[in-house]
Amino acid sequence: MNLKQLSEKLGLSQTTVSRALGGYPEVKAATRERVHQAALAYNYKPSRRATSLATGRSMAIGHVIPLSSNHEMVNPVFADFIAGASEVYATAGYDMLVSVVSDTDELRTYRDLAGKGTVDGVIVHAPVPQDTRIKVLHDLGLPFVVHGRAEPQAIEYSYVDINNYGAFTTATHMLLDLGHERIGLLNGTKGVDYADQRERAYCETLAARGFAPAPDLITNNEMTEHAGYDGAKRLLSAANPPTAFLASSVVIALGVHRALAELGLKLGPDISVVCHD
Amino acid sequence: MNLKQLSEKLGLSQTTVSRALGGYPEVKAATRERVHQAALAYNYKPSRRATSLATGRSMAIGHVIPLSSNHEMVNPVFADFIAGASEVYATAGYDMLVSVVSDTDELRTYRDLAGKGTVDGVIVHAPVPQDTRIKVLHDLGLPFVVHGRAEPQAIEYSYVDINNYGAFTTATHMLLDLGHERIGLLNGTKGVDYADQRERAYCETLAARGFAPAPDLITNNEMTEHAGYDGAKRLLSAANPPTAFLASSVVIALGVHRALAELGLKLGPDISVVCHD
DNA sequence: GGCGTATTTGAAAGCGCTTTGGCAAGCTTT
DNA sequence: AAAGCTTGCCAAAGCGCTTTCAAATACGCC
Repeated sequence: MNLKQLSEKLGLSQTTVSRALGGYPEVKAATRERVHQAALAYNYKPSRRATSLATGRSMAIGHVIPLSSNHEMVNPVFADFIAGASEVYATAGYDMLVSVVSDTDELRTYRDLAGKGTVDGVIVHAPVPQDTRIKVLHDLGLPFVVHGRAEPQAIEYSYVDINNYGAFTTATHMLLDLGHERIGLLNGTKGVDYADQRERAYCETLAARGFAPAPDLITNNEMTEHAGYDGAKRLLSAANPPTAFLASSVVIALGVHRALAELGLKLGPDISVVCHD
Repeated sequence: MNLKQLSEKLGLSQTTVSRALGGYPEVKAATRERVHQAALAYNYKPSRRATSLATGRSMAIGHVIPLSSNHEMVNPVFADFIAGASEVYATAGYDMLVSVVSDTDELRTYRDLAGKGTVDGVIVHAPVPQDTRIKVLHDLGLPFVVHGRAEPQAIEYSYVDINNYGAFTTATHMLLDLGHERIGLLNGTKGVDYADQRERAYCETLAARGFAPAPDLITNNEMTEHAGYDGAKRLLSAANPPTAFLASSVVIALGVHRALAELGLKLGPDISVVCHD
């Protein structure tokens, strides 16, 4: 059933039916109601293909996920983000287009999406400092929002991010309040914005409370279970080990957990762990 | 740049340009070449919106992911499946539409996709036995492929699945060959096709080799680390514990690993673990 | 009663592509 | 040399909507 057929059934013009369904005001309430009933009865749904062409909007948001950030995809936080985005899109009538690509193909994918007009905008995932994608997208005129931050950038851009600095300031304070003086920070890769923010929060909070941050208590690594295990084990086996850990993700904390078990330490009595996600 | 503009630049009709780019034979080789060059030079890409409307195909495949299978999304295998699908789609000129929905919304989503014609077909994820989605999709006339199996079904359907029976037959043989006589099977939820296939393979192989399958050596649970941990710990603490495990997924095996560490058992010398994924 | 103003509805022109149905020129065939 | 094929190109219709512009009807007021 298409618009023409529906309008013929109703004895109305396509214009009126389209307007009634689109919620435009210049339709008599009774007519609108009649149209809605008929649409429901015949299960009429405007063709997305036609609507897109006519309006020039594709009603879809693209998520281009570089393969290099593969562990991203199995990251629970990432999964939640995708699920949440999908839900929001759905209620707004948008679709979610995802494209996981090898890093070399990423820019080409953006060019394609922009050229073909498959999406109205994209979300930039796993940004790195000075991310070059920003400029490309800006030049392409493809609207985008960065999930995270990509500082520094010559171009202004929109982003959505959590308050990394705030969270780690709070967490550090909390451990200090519990009496811990040697706190290990199991962080993500250096140079990535969120990791840097977190380290800054950690160091500045320690300093503010009169403790000198010990560089040997900080590890930088990928956000994997293994990294957490390694980092915790290394710090705990060193001289003057930490009494608490600040883990940058739940997967890292899992590694810590394993390390503790192996070293015969009890989580809680022997050592405190605060984990962010 | 659209088709009309490009054809004017070239002094050709839209028809010819479209055909040249589409690879149709009734275009002189020289002309085709000229068109391709120009398309490249002006960075012309046919609008997906217009092409879709004209051809009646949307060039997109939908992946509807029920929220209930949320752990699916963080499942590495699932992530790999999505990544692989995306890659294949890309090379075939298709887009991947994903929509993660609450279970109650799933059927409505299918109806929407079919009605609006946003996708040309869908992949059914996380099928359950007698999955009702099959019939709905069939009735909607929306082409679909099931990732896994949904037996029994009145309707014939296409699916893509791994050889669960074969894999677990091989694995069981392997452990028996190593001399293990008591093998624990840490399996997925009972009733789900792959889990049933695996259990059948395990039992039948044991029987074929002259061992009576012990029901107390089989656990059925979700595919989580915790389930693996629980299952392994329970089986190992029982009288006459298994000397080997067959884990239905890598996450389950992680739990086994943790249980072993906690019980002071060494993976390899003390106990064998074969893990499927 | 007639005029101005709202209120409703419609006809038709796009949106940017594909594809059908011709048409003209160049080649064969008889 | 006439008739029939190919070959290479084009004009125009159509995909199913939205939206502009215009028209018809209803209403309020002097």
